[in-house]
Amino acid sequence: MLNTLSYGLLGLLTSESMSGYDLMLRIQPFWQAKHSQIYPLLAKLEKSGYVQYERIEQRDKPDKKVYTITEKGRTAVMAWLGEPPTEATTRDELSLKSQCIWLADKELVIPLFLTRRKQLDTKMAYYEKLLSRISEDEQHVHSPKFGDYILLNRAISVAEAHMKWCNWVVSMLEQAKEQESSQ
Amino acid sequence: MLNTLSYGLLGLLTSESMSGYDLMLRIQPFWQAKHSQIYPLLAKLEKSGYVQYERIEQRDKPDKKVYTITEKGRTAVMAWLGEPPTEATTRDELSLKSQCIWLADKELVIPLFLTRRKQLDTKMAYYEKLLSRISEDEQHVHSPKFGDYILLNRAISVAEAHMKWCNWVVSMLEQAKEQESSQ
DNA sequence: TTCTGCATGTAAAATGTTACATGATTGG
DNA sequence: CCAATCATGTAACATTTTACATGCAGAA
Repeated sequence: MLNTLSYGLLGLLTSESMSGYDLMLRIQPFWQAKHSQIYPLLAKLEKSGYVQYERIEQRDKPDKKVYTITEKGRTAVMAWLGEPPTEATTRDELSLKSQCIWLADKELVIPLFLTRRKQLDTKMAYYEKLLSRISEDEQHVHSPKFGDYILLNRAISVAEAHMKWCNWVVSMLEQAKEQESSQ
Repeated sequence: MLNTLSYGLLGLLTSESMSGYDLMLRIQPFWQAKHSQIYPLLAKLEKSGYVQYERIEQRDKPDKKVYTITEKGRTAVMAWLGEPPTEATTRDELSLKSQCIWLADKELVIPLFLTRRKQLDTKMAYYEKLLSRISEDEQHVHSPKFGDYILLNRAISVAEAHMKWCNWVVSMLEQAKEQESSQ
């Protein structure tokens, strides 16, 4: 039994062989993991026979190891895929900060939500960019891009919900600020 | 400098003194942490003077330690609150599984999204229940319940977005399944 | 009578982050 | 010239999870 990140990496390799660096970039939006976690994991997966790699020499760029999933790897992914998904976990500092905004100056807390709005803007632009790269004939169930297609759609609509919420909170805080200053 | 969870616990203690057990229950929906992480952290916070505790003996129930934030704790929370929030991180096994549904049987993958739907149903019911406990006059910016009020609203609308997405994906998968069986 | 909730704690293992380490190329 | 991108790796540290440990009361 492997850990979730390992299965995630194997899952990505089912559609395309790629380097650890590429895997890092592709898994980032859906599972935050640094290269320092991914490289040792790939080495372990290689030793256990879930993947193989080929060293590719490049001009102008450093050499890379291109990983390919093995039959054993594919079997393992399929077994994992059949099991029910565990619940998602989210860790958001802003939610902890929200718990104590009631006793702080509105001037201090409004910027928190403005910062978050900017973060969401950046993310959404990134998601939209990735989504625009998926052509219409790649948007069907049997396309290897189908996963990206549905996940980017989810990411965008969830980000929109967060954005609306930020605006709602900011409007409440600004109303309170006005009332404070008029007294 | 403390870690995020520590600030979160202190933040909750700004509105009300409570036990480690209560803190665990109250922080769970927004920051997943087990008691085995919280108890040692509270002990550390107590040693460093951010909180104090009083042992309360109870009939029918085990004794408990009721923690109260100190002036030092309150100062620390306020300093932390002023800093911009770091970005939220989400880890969802279903998003990794989504990446490789293209090569699996639809029969195998549809249940993944049905399971997720059930998980969302349970969560939403829980959020609604908590939200219903917040009276209208506790829904304003200066109420200690304001944090809960806005966070529960966010949790519900985000869960709704996830639910819609699940339905969308399921409908696509079922359409594909029908086409498969008609061939 | 067995399970759940209340209530606290420790120890070990797994997972994740930050920092150290190297080095070429391209764009601003 | 400085920063970013590509590309891989290790070591130390911090965080989180799982398992071990106890024990009473009330509900099913």
